[in-house]
Amino acid sequence: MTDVSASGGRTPSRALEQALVDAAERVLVRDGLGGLTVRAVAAEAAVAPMGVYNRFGNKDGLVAAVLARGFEGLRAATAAAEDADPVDRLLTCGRNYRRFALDHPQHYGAMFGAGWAAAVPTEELVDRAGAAFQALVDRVGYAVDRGALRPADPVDTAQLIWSSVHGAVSLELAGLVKTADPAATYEALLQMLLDGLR
Amino acid sequence: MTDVSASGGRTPSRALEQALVDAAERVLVRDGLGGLTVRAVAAEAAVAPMGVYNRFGNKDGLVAAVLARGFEGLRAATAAAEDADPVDRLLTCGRNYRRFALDHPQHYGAMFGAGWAAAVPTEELVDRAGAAFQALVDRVGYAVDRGALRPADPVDTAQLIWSSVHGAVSLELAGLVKTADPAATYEALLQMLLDGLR
DNA sequence: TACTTTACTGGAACAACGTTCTACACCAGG
DNA sequence: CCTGGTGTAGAACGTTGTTCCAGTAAAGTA
Repeated sequence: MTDVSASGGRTPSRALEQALVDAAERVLVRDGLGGLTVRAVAAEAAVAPMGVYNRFGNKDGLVAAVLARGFEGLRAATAAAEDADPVDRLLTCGRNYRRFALDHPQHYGAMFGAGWAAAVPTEELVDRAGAAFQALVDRVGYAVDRGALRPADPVDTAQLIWSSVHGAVSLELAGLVKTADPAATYEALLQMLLDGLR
Repeated sequence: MTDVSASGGRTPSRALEQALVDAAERVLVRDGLGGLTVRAVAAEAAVAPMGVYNRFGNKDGLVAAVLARGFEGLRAATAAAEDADPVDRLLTCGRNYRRFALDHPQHYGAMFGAGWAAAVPTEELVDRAGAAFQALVDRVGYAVDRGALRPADPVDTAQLIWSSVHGAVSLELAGLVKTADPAATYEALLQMLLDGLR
């Protein structure tokens, strides 16, 4: 597919691939998931619509590339928590997660909202999500090793944390947080998680 | 709009409205959110596509009616928890919530997945979601009054529970639960909530 | 340098979608 | 039996994802 070493021919300009994903991200942020059309992205990138099909096969391939970037950003945000204190590290991790979602609401919504009903549950995307999850598992293991969390399977514990954090962020993006101060409610959630998993 | 007592004319057959929503639910369950088209629903109901626009204005109005039913089902499932013991009542509540989501995955996905990026954040739907949430608030209040949960604002506490439960169900529907036994992981989540909110 | 292979462009075309328009059928009141 | 508003059936418009086709330009090989 993307085998550049094929005999002869032109180098499949990787620059265009990048330009298309860049353009798709701009369109996604500007016009939302509904405005993310092949023609709009091609126009944004100043490229013929056919370029999308040459590079990504179809529209799903393009949005998969965008979502892959999103998951990488989420993994990076999660892995950026490097405090020495295990509890601080977990708190930073949770706060970075929420900040990423609030800073990239369209990305987050597409990452966890579109995959369900219909499209794009690609193997690669599940792996990308798994990589982000692994960053959390590592931080849970760090805390378990230092006695900050109960000595249970870090995967099980991380799954519980991910569920709660993802749910809180999802409801906040959906405008379904009924409390006065969502930020404070989120902090209370993190504290409750620490209490419940100690 | 739905004023039947309008002078003269034909009875604005409310039966058709019901038939269209029924058909839309069947199509949603059978073909997913992507297959939920105006033409498909009209064909399923053996009605002209224009009927959708006469009854609901546009497609969003129709799916809003479907989602309203979904939220009502979720509220009913939540409110069905009536155990005398406050902890049992909360556990039943949480289990019913998950059962509803797993029994109606397309509904649940559309209810909490589609509203974000683009469509259908209708006032009425937010109210319906609020009604379901209120059933949870009531059960939290019941537990707080009996000392089963810490004496905090029931709305705040219910929001934390809803976040965790919704997140767990969302990830499970998305196929992102990495543990061996999702049901056991969910039970562990409920137990952790009880521990963290005691 | 010249040839070949491939990437990319431009535009037309198709099916399906949401939506609107136009004509026809029904049902109450005069 | 008419007449007016309500609802229906179906054609029609614009946009979407996608494919096809012919032409252009660039990169690798000889």
